[in-house]
Amino acid sequence: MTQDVTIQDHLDPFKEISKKNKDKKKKKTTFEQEGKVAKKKERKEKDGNKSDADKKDKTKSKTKKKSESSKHDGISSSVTVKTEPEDEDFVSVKKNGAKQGEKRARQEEANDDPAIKSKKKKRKSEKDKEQPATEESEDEGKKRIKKEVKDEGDKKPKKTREEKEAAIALKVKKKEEEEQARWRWWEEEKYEDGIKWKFLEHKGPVFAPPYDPLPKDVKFYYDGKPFQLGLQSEEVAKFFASMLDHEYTTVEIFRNNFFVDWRKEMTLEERMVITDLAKCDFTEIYNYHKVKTEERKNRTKEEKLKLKEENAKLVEEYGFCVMDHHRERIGNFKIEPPALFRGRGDHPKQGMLKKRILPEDVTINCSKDSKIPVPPSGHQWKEVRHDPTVTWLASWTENVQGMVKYVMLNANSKLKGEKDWEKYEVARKLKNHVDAIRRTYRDDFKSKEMRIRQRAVALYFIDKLALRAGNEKEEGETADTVGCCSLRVEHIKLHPELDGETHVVEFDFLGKDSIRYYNKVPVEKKVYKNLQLFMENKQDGDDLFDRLNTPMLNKHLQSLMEGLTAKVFRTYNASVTLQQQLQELTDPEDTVPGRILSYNRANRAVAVLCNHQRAPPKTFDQSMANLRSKIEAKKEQILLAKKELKEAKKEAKENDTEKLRKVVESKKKAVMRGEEQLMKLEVQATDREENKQIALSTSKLNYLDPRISVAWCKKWDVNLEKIYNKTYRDKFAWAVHMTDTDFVF
DNA sequence: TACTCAACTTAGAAACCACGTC
DNA sequence: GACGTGGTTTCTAAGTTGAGTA
Repeated sequence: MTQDVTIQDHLDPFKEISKKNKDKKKKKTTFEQEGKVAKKKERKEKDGNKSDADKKDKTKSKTKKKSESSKHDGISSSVTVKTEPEDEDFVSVKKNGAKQGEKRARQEEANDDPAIKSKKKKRKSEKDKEQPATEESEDEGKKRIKKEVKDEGDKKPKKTREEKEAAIALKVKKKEEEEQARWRWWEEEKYEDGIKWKFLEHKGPVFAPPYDPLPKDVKFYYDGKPFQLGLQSEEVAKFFASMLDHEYTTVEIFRNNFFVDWRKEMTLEERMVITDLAKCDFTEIYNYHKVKTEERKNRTKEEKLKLKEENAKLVEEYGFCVMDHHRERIGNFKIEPPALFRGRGDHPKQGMLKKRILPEDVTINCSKDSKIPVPPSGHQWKEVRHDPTVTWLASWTENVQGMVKYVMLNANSKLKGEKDWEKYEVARKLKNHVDAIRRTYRDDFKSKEMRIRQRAVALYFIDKLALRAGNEKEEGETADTVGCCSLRVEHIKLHPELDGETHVVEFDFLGKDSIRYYNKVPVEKKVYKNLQLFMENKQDGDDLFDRLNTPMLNKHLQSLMEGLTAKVFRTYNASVTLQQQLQELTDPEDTVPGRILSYNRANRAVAVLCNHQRAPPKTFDQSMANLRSKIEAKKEQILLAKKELKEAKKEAKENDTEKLRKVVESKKKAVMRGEEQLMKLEVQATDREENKQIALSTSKLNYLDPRISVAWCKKWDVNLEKIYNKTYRDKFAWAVHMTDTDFVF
């Protein structure tokens, strides 16, 4: 329950300064703010001009995503709600993130980890075999044995020992070859500043295949009558038709944008006829698309193999480049095909036509002395450049947002790896400065200058909550999302007291990719007071930090530590959290699977801290339903076991023999076991529910210093493959090779 | 100093694929 | 062999940052 607590001004020394400063600052404020305030006014006016209905619509569509993600807010310790009981130091948030649901963690990580999962399954089936009588009813037992016998008969002929050994040897050989071919760039000297390569040769990007027209019998209908579209407009119609089962095509902005752009592709005659999207019937095109998708899925083994080979050939030819005598994999050598733009959240440009890119749109970057890529016949490149200060191989400008797109190297390349290593080194360096930086911004909470106070509070949030910097965005060009510096008054609520905590800030905003950030955080009193001050005389749509932007913040950070920017705090706090959690959770007595569980729990703590979410899996509801029916079955089983226990007790009372006493004991155990299993299932259900929206991979790939993981694996004798799949091992090869057990972030 | 743009990293969704179960 | 499930890979949108320019 929220209580209104009046803060006694006379007891608050901060208020004194604030009062004094406020008057002084007011004049300055008007001056300094002019630019930003003007913008805000514009926004307000815009908002003001909008009708209430418009506003409602906007809120509705904005909250649509919110309501989806908050469906589970009712569940205690929902993952989207991060609480922090104490504000003593900066560890608390991270600790809390990790400790959310101590009980659930082991179980839940087991759900995440395939190795553990299969082991669990294995353990379970072994257990089942050992104790069928206690685990299942007589009937079930019979069925199971019958099935096992049948399965035994159905089993395919097993591989011989020799075959198995040969397969393993082949795998080992392949691994060794790969290892030998690996460019150990981390053992070489770095190039002078700014130079990325000395020699670069590649074959240019692969273009999207030409449009494959619809068969004659697949018709588009307008106003109930078949209408023959020209190739150009048919292609765009097909983009829309093949998305009919996607939510996008029900969204008004998407439909409108599509229709406007589609009409641009039409002939005059087509444009004269097709004037209303609601009268367009794409069903036949949609069905045709579905059939084609099915056909693709149902290809024979031979067809699949042939395609695989063709693809491998393409990768072999275009998927690699030669950089300084080494063959490096290209990350995205295929040019993005034409499509309808799928902006995320309430993106004002969703549905617009992303046009086909031709060689004439593409700039090539390579060495002067390399074999210059040959454009497809009849075409030419927009430009051929030889710029060794950039990492891209080709680039083009897309038409929807006017942004430059690049062809770049794969994450396992030298260029990416070196940058990654550097990133973690900067974050490690922050470790030595962070105490002083925290002291500085705490001092700045009391600064006479408003802009310094705002900077201090923003930095406090970036450090404590791992918020993104939050650049300013052009209104109407992208979805309305914010980061720290761009927070608006409407995004926070101040609670003097909430759920037994004082000075609580409730955050609720859409961050990158329109992912909702919702968190209730108790903050230091000075932060709270400052926020009150920042919000004074402002309206919902006004900037919370009206005298701060990201360049200003980063400039300040540079003065505190070379190379320091806002995003370094995210890397730093994520890696520190992982290290702390591993230290806390790893039990020397644990088995290897137990240790892996600890690792995954630590990883999860970081994902929660960084607010890495995902859309619930499509099969989520079904798998939850299955789990729930398992729970129901277990409950019934317990009831039955209890009934049997009661009867056994009665019988033993009437006729007290050793045999009957044993029966009672075994029935008791059965009840207890059943209850334990039920509890586990229930915990598992809660876990799955809460894990529904958590994405672990993003932090693993981008925020956690891989050396922490490698060192941990080596120290605790855990196979690295249990933590990192091949992609990760390749990307972090530098860390794998240079890290020993004693590495400390 | 504000603004724009290029270059890069970070991000989730979707497609793909391998494996287990029925 | 069909199907479901979940991990991996691919795709591309959406951020951050720094440099150049007016």
